[in-house]
Amino acid sequence: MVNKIAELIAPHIEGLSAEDIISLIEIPPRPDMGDFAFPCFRLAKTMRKAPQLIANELASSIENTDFIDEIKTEGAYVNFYVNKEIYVKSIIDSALEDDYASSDEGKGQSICIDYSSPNVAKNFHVGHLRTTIIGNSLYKIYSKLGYTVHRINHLGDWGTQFGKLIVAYKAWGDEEKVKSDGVAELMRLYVKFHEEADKNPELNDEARAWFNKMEHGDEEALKIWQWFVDISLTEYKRTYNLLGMDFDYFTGESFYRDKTEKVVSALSSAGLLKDSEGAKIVDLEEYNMAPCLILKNDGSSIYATRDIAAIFYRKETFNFVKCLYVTGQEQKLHFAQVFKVIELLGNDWAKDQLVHIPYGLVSLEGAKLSTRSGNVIYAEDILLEAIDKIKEIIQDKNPDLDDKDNVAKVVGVGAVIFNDLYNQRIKDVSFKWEKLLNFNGETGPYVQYTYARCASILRKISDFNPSEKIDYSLLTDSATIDLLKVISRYPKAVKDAAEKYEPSVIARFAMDTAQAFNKFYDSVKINVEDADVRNARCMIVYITKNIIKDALGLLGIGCVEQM
RNA sequence: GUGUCCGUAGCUCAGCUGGAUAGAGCAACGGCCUUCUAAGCCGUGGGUCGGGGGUUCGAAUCCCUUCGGGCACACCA
Repeated sequence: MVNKIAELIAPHIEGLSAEDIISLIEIPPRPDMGDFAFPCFRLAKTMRKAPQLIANELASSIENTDFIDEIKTEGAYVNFYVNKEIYVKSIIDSALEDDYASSDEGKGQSICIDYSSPNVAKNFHVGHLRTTIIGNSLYKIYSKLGYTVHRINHLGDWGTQFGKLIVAYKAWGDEEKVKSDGVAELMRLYVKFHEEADKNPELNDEARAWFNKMEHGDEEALKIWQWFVDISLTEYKRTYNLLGMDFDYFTGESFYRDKTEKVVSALSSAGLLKDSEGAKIVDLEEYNMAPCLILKNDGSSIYATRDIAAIFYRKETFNFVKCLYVTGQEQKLHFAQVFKVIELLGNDWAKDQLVHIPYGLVSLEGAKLSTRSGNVIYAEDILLEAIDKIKEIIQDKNPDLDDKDNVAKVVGVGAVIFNDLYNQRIKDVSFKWEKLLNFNGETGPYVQYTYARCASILRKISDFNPSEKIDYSLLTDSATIDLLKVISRYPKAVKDAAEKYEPSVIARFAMDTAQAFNKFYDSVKINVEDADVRNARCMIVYITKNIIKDALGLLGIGCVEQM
C-alpha cells in the first residue's frame, strides 16, 4: 500500500526516489486525518516554495486511482484516504502468508549469541534470568530473519573463585552436605571463605595457588572442580527446562583454557603486550580506555584472555557475521577493551561484528543484589511463585479448566518472561513481587488471555474456513481497521527488534495487537447469524490469533487455547 | 575525578533516524456481564517531557551546558 502511494507521488516530485518517498510517508496520529500522510516540509527548500503550497499542488496533480478514495491537504501534509476494502484485503492477504514478517536476509549467515552464562557454584538469580530471556528472544528473532544462530552458554566455570572454593571445601566442607544441598552449600562455602579471608588475607594467596594448579592440570584440583561444575549445571538446567529454553553449546570459560596461550603469543608477537606491575597488559590509553589485563602477575589467565580466545575460536568455527554478548551494562568497559584488542590484532571485522548488548541492573527493593550478602532471589523461585499465583487465579476464575497445571506453567512462566522483555533492556529494574505477580493490564497473561479468547471463538464457530474467500467490504468499521493497522506493523517490528537488539519492540507490538483486538471484540459481535459477516470477522480473529502466537513465540512465550 | 547510561503523569514505562492536539498500564474514582472467556471494555481526574541555552519553518526527539541518579575505572566475572 505504501509503495503504491509512493508511486503516485514520485512523478510529481523531483529529486526524490521512490525509496525516499516511502521513508517519508507516515501514518497520521488520528484516523480522521487519513490512512497515510506525506509531509512536504523538506521539499520547501529545494522547490523554493511554501510547504503548504507544495502540498496543495501535489494533491491536485495526483490522478485518481481505484485504491484512493480521497486526497486532502492539511497544512503541509497531503493526506491519503485509501479505499478501505482494498486496504483491508492487502493487510489480510499478507498476514495470511506463512512467512509473514519472516525474511531470508540472514540466509547462509551465522550469528553467535553468548548469553545466560551463570557463574558455576553460584545461584541462578534474577539477573541471570534477564540475560537468558533476552538472549533467547534474540535467537528467535534472528532465526525468523533466516540466520543460523548458535546459542552459546559461556559458563563462568573457570577462574580464581574456584581456587577459593577448593580452599573452602578442603577447610570446612563436607562431601555429603555438598551432595545433598548442591549449589546452596557451595554458596555457603564461598561466603565462609570471604568471611575468613577478611580476617586472614593469606587465604587469598592460597586460593590463587589452587587456581594456578588448575591451570596447570593438577589432578586433584580438577577433580573437585569438575564435581562442582556438574552439580551446578544440573541445577541450572532445571531452570532452563522451566523456561523452555535451551542452548547449542555449554562451552564455558574452561573450554578455552588451552586456547589462551595462542592469544598471549599472538599479542606478544604483535608487540601489543606490555609488562605492568608484574602483569601483562595491552595498553589502551590511546583509545581512552583502561588497560586490558591479559595475564596476572602469577602468570595465570583472566576472563579477558579467555574471552579473546573464545572470539577467535568462534570466528574459526562458525564464521559468524555477528557475535552478540548479552550481559549487564556494568561489563561495558570490559567488552570494549576485549573488542579493541581483537581489532588491534588486525581484525577489522571486530568493529561491526562484535556487539555487546547490555541490559540494566536488577536491584532488590532498591538494594543491590549480592551473592555474598545473601541478598538474592533465585530465578527458579520467581518462576515457581508466578506459577502458583496463576494456579490460584485459575481456581478462582475458571475452576473447571482442563490441564490446569500446564496452563499455570505456560502462563506463569510467560508472565515472568514478558515482564522482563516489555521495557527497553537498558532500563534498570527494581524487583518487586507485587508488580511481578500482578497480571492485569500490560502483562503477559493479558496477551495470552487475548489469544485464548480468539481460540475460544474459533472453537465455537466450526464452519469457518480460513482458505475460503471472504467479503472484505464487511470489514470497514473503525475497530477492525485499527486492529488491522496494528497487525500490518509486524514485519517492521521484527526488523526493528533485530536492528536494535531489542525484544521489547516485539513485546510492545504484541501488546498493541492484543489491545486493539480487545477493542474490536468489544465493539463487534463475531458469532452472528449472517454467515458472510461471521466469516469475515472470523478471519480477523484467525489472523490475530496466529500473529499473537508468533510474536509471543519470538519472546519465548507459549500460548494456551483456554485459560 | 574520568568515562558511560538513564531522567516524560503519584508509580512503572512507550514515543527519541525531528513533524499534526505527548500516549499506555498501575494506583484512585465512576460505569458495562440473561449475548462470542470481566485475566476484559468504556469514562473521569492527573504533564514547565529534570533546568537553561542553541540548531530548525517545526524539538520530548539533534547539539552544548547544568543538575540529579545508576554503573564502570587492572590482577573477580
